[in-house]
Amino acid sequence: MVTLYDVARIAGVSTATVSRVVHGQDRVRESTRARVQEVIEQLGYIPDSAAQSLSRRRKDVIGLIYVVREEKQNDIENMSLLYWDEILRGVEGRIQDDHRWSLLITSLRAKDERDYSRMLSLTGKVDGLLIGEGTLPQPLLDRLMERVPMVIIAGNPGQIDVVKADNMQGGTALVTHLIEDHGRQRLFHVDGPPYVPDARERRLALEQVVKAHPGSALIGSYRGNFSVLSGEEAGDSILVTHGEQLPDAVVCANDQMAIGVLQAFARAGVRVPAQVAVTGFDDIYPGSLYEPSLTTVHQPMRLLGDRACGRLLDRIASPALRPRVESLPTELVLRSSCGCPPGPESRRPVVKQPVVKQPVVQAPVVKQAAVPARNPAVLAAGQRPAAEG
Amino acid sequence: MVTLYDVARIAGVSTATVSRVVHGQDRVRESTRARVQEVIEQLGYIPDSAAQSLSRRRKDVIGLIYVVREEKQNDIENMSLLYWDEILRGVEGRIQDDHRWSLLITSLRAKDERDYSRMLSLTGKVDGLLIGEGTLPQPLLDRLMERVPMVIIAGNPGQIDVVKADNMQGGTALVTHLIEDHGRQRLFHVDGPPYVPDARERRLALEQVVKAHPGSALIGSYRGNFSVLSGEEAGDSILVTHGEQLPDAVVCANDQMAIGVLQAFARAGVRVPAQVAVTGFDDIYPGSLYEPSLTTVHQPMRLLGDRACGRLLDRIASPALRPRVESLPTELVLRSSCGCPPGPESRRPVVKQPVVKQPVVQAPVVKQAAVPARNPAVLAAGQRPAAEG
DNA sequence: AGCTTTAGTGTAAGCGCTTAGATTAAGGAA
DNA sequence: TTCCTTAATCTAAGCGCTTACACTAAAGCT
Repeated sequence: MVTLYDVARIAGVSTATVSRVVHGQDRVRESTRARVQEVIEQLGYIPDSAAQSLSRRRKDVIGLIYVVREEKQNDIENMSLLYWDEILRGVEGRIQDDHRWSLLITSLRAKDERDYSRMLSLTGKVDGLLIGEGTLPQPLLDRLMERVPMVIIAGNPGQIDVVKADNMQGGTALVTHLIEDHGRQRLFHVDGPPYVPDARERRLALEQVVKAHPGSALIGSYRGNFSVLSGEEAGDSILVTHGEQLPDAVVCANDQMAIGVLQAFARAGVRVPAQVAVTGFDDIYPGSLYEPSLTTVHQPMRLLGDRACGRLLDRIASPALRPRVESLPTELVLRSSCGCPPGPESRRPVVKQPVVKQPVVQAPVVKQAAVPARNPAVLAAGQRPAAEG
Repeated sequence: MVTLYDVARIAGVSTATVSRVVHGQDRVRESTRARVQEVIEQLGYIPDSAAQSLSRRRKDVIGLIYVVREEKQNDIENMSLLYWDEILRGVEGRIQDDHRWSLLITSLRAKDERDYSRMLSLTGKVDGLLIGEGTLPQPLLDRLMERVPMVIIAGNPGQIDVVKADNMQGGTALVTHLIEDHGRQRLFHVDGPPYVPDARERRLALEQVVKAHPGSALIGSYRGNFSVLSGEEAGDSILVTHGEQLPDAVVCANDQMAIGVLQAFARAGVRVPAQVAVTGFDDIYPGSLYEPSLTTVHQPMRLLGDRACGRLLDRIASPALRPRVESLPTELVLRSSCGCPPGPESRRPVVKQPVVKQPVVQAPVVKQAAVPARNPAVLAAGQRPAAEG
């Protein structure tokens, strides 16, 4: 292994000089630089990152941790990972820009206590941590936080940086569309796990819109776990409990469950959207392929990764930054499962401002949850869904 | 930051003792161990990985590099990444098992020379490298190889470890099925980029089977680049050049292009499989969702990642290992785009032995390319495709 | 000429850990 | 008691780099 000392010796300079040449910012006489550079190339010298890290007390590595809820064998279950793959890509893209950093990734089985010590020791390998979903227990988060800067993706606001999608806005727009444009009044909700912040916010949006529309009602709900399978179970259960009079629409907390519902309904011969509308959330890729194609709310997943990473980098640079929540705008994606006519899909941004940032206050996101002014102009003329029912 | 010295001082022992307690294998008196352990916990001491790496000359990190061919805006283009996501998951799973390791990932824009120096410097951060696709120029590979152990995923056999899918077997089984079971004789090939080993092998398989079946013929081919878009172009071009008499089947080198072809055909009102069969390769998830669902060859992508990683770990442990090629079995996935009846899909393993390993010899994979004995018994009775045409 | 800058370079002290080898303690054997 | 073994622990030399500080030489001022 070629070390800095070898280079210094052969080039006839001190290690300090070689180090300066390698980093290129200190002043070194041009002739010296050239000579050293030549030796470096000739020897193929590459600095050892461990030694560098130790010496500069910085590792130039950020860690990405995401929690996989269950390890299903089911092929289709892989879809739940689509979400993380996209976020990963966003993070990665950001890292590339600032190319001295690298990215360490680790997935965690949910609730596996043994993994917690892995996380703690990860802390010794990185300068900052990006954590997917605020699903980890608070004490663990606290312990992590006192060691390295961290940013949470899609988690609960608190004394910590969070980057998330604006579930309230998206959910509000979606349900409003269902009620106002399609006249779907009797809604059934397929919920996510109780401890997942995204799920909570989406349900809240649904409830608020229903409350704001006299005549509409939430006629039931089913608690799923974000998997396709649990969506199928939800679908089956709806058929049992509301078989003789189906809901007007089934609003699911994510796309996977919506797909499950769609499958259950298809098996039972229930026609979507004619008999019942079905909607998802997230806009994972396969949703557009289904028949009927899935109406959903687009989460800017890549952007989520990009922003979270950017924020983390900022925070590593200046640890004193006050924690804040960054809510990224979502888009309503109208396809056919809600009753919109098939054809080129239409997308409506549901937030006007490019990005909403809010300082942390004890009461979280709710304050910005007012029903947004609807903006029908964004729909291309031919696409304007006719009111039904 | 709490260091080993702090622990040693407070526990009243030497750093050596603390180190032994942390690593738990040397003999330390039970009472001492307990005392030290207590201090460690109380102080929340976590070893600094940089210092550890420097001292033991091992980083316990492996790097995964994959090359993304182009950065398309196209949503659908994300599909090309599905492949790497799966491999990543396999690698990750393997890493988890052996949990002292962590995984550094880096994507590379193809042919961006500047990225090459990034790769070289990555070399200073890891103990071993997993490289996706043998798309990198040989001189670069050589330089990398002389620094760290590495394993190539889906690359060309050479003086280096390679883990790949058995394209010959899978391709052979697929084309044989088309010709023998469906009587599709006039085949059109949609090829991948010339420098991609997987594409080369798949074409070779096609050519060999055609040669082995008098009456069948390769009536044309189109060179795509593995993207959906290039598949569409291929489809359009087929309509132009073979519009009045379509091929019996279009055999595509991967699923994305097959989907592109399907889309082009759908636009033109060409019915698949009635007028022409279309097949893919890889078995990426969305293929099963299309109408008609895509007949393809399943690559065990996760397993690919798992095995490659395992091999790398072995090689890091014993660098003297002779390089070898590991070819993983593929499965023929019969869905409806080839003419098989719709319904629960059928899968046939196309290799008998669980895993074929072969030492490197100058002439690569070809030697095992004999057409495998077909095994109709694997098909469920009701699924047995009737010969057509 | 003598003094102060400034540019360029070198010296050497860490960074936090591991580990070979030295040292000490504790038994056992003679 | 003395010597030898073995177990437990300590000392200190690295690992390869960065960087504060020291130093020298040359140039610019009075």
